[in-house]
Amino acid sequence: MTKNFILAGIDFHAPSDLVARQLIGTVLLVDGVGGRIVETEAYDREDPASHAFSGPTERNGAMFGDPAHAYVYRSYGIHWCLNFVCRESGHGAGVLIRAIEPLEGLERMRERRALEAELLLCSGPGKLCQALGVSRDHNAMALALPPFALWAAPQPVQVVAGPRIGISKAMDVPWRFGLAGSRFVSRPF
DNA sequence: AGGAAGATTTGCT
DNA sequence: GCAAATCTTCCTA
Repeated sequence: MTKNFILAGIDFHAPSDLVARQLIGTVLLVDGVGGRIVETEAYDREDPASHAFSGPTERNGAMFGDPAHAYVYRSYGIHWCLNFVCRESGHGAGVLIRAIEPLEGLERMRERRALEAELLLCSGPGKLCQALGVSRDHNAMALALPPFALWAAPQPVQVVAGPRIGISKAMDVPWRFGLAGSRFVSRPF
């Protein structure tokens, strides 16, 4: 029996920009804490802005592993950032989870985020990792297994796209996706 | 061995 | 709007 990389109705073998777009509206929980994904960014192997661009290293190894697994890396020595691995095993592609609309475990999020206002609990890749308790321990873990849970979008959503944030290369590629009209994104589209 | 850069966040001017 | 905080990874010598 072959491994199944379809999760929440999304085929993680697909190119990262497709997966990033389809992830908008899905519900992500980590140990019961999480909410609706409202902002993502796609990164791919042939993408100068991607960690995978220069090939596998110790840091990005998970990106070259199986799809539908997590890739967690340290950002600016301070924050953790969570990605979902895409494409076939060994390709080196992923989707950065940039913002979540908090739905479950608000109390634990507030504890971890120092009682931050609800709108700001998960409005950024580093913030949502802090709120959901994601760290190095989650790197390379399967998204289909606990503590992760990913549910299909409860209802159809309208997705908007734009250039990615915080990068210095390929700044014209519109691989940032968001839930139209959401106030929980890290920055307006 | 050393240094520069980094898919960020926060607070202050 | 700008710069600091903070540290790991990766590249160069």
